[in-house]
Formats: sequence, structure tokens, C-alpha cells
Amino acid sequence: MAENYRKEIVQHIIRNLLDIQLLRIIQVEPTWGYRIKKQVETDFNIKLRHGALYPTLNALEQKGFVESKKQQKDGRARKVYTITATGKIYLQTYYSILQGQLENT
Amino acid sequence: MAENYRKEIVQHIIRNLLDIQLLRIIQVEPTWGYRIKKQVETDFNIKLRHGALYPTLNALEQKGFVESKKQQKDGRARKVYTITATGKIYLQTYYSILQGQLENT
DNA sequence: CAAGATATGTCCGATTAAGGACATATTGTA
DNA sequence: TACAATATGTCCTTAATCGGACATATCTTG
Repeated sequence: MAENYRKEIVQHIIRNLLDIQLLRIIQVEPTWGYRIKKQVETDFNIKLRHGALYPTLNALEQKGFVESKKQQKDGRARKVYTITATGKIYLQTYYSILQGQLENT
Repeated sequence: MAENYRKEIVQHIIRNLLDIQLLRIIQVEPTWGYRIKKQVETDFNIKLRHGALYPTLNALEQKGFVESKKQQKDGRARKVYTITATGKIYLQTYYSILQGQLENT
């Protein structure tokens, strides 16, 4: 029964806190949009529209939370995103809020 | 600097995961809408519209996550909400997802 | 007695987001 | 050579949400 709710809540979090979830993924290792899309879809078994993904990635860059470098790999032009120091602080703040939610549980 | 982000993220979470945040508050002890509004506003220093709060509380009841009893206290008609067993399962699922987010940190 | 606090609810115009289509370019495969 | 996959982007119509107003009732305090 809890598993029925799990997908619903995960989808809720991915949708509404998409910027933070993208930061989380980029923090692990530099990566690019299409790879993030595939990763989220297989890891969480939910759909992630690229029409929502790419604008959010650009917004993260404008906020200074990530930096991008255009990479040429096998003729494919990828935009590889790396988390910045500011982005790490933002993520840490998010994690400390989560920790607060888990206290008194 | 992290504190500047804190309020922004908390507001984001309260807004977009309002149903879960209300459940969290109701789980601690049975309470009512107006009290929740005041509590959230003083605890997190953010505004919570009652025009968003009451419909969300009613939606939680329709989903079977909370139950309400009309209470008469000093002439005030309160709707006191109590979390149900189903609501507790839903919350536990949320907490386990948060725990997953905090692993690999 | 008027104003503010307590208490819950609806409604509407404006903004925002969602879903999906349109768009383009290259590479690998059947 | 056509189709699927990789890769990133925009656009448009519809659906959802926001902020604030409207509404009502009781109690407390100045």
C-alpha cells in the first residue's frame, strides 16, 4: 500500500522541486540534459518532459547554481553541466531542511 | 548566504507539498485550520493563505488521510482534524523518500 | 460599540505551469 | 534509406494555481 503512494509522492517531488532534483543529480558528477532525463525515468520509473527539463537547466545556470560547457563527443553536441560552489550551498540548505523534517519522526 | 536560500526553499516546499506539511502538523496532535495557519506563519516566518489552506484540508479528508470533528469551544465552531491510519502510512512513505534523498550526501 | 482576533469557507481575474507538438541536427541500425 | 536514438531547444493551447477579495459568525478588548 505504501508503494502505491511512493510513486505518487516521488512524482510530486520531482515535478515541484525539479530544480533541486537536477542539482542533486549534477552534484554527483557533471552530466547533460538527455542523460538526466533517461536517468530519472529509469531510476524513478516516471516520465520527465524534455520541454520542462531544458528550460529548468537554463534557469539553474542563470541563477549561478550550475555551469555548462559544450562538449563534442562522437559528433554529438552536449551541454555538460557542473555544479558551482553556490549551487552546493543551495543544495546543502535543502538537505538541512529535509533533516529538520525528519527530526521528531 | 545559506539563510537567504532557506526561506525561499521552505516557502517552495510549504506551497508545493502543502498537503504533506499539513499532515505532518496534524500528526503531532489534532488541530484545526486557523491554528495551523498561525503556527506555520510564526514557525517558518512565511504567509499561508487561508484560501489555499481550507480547501487542502478538505481534500486531505476526502482522501481519507485525516478525519474531522466539529468542536464547540467558547462558542467557536472549530473543525478539529485527526490523522488516520492511512494518513500515517502516507506520511511514513514521504519520510522514507526524504531519507533516500539524504543518503549519498 | 467598534475594531481586532478567531474561525471557516467560496470565488474570480490574472499569472503560471503542464502536455504535447514543432523544430533541427547527427549517428547507428535494420 | 528510413527509423530509432541521441541531443537541445521553442511554442501554443489548455489546465491549474495564486493572490486577494467577498462572505459570515462569534468573542474579546479598548
